[in-house]
Amino acid sequence: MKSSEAKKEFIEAWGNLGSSWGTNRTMSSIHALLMSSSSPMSTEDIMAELKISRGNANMNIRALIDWGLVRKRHIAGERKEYFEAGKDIWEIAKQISKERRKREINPVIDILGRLKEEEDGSDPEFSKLLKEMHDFTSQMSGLLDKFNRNDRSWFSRTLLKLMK
Amino acid sequence: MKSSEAKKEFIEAWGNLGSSWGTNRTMSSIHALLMSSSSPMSTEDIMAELKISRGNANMNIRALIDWGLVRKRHIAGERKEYFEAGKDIWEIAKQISKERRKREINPVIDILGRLKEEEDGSDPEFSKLLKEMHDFTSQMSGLLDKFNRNDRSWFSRTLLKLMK
DNA sequence: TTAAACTTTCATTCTTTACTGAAAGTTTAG
DNA sequence: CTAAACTTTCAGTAAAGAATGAAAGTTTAA
Repeated sequence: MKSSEAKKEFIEAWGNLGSSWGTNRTMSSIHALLMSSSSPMSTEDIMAELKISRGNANMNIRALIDWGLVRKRHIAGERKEYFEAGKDIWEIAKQISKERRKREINPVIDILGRLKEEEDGSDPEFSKLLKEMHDFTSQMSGLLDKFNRNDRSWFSRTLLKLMK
Repeated sequence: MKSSEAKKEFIEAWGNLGSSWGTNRTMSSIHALLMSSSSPMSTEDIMAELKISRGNANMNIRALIDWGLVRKRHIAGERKEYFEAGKDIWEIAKQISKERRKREINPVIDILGRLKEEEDGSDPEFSKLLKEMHDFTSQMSGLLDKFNRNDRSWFSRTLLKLMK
């Protein structure tokens, strides 16, 4: 199979994962496209490759920049903006986990914490559930944070420790 | 705040998390409702509490059963079916991670593996990306699997090891 | 066996989310 | 300055996803 075909499939698979995982399909497709491209691409390039409109391309490129997954690249002598995705899978994973934690997980933890404080305890079973949920999600969030603050070699060592 | 109010907020928060995380809002809301209920509930109870239609309630209850998060309970002398959610946060997390791994992560890993095998290597940078992605996602999936096969105390010990 | 009680299905409708493309805005070369 | 090159916005539209409710199906008590 040619690389170019493999790239198409990769883009599709990554797009599917995005759409079944809460971030939209086009955003993930553009990300996959940029990851698999050997050089930075312009908005026009992306539009042509994925057959999407200018507005759609622009919005999702912005979103990717906002998520810290893509950055602008100015190319000497060119007026157009070019975009490039980081290719270090470790950095990508860190970035995604960081953003999702910030955007979706932490708000829920905050609500659980508040409810735990404020509710009157008239249903002890429910109080217990709230406490357990809050403790568990906080712990998980902490774990992700740890993961974010460390580097790849820490992670490898940790994996080793875990697996035995 | 009364427990009943806290439950409402809990249901809403859990529903939001579901909808921003790829599984639909109603399914997560029903799950939260059942988790916070001190006794099993019938379809009618759920319809009334969440103000949803019979069809919607039925479909999402089925889905929760399919995910292994809810089970039927027959109540002596009653003809109606009642439903109950497990309340052990550890079991819930295991179940969710197990299902998502099966439904969404493993298929992507399979595609990455296949592409890695089949592509012709004409773009070495892309081959490297594929390999790294496949290795990384496999490793993560393995970690989740480990998490699934072990019990709570293993997890606590692991957390301790990690945090130091 | 049958009719009431209950559950499931699914075509239709509604809601949400994503996409388009033209117009407005911005930057830069000359 | 100003016009060409490029980027951003956003109202309108399209597509996807979720919900409804009535009808069909199933179970059970008597």
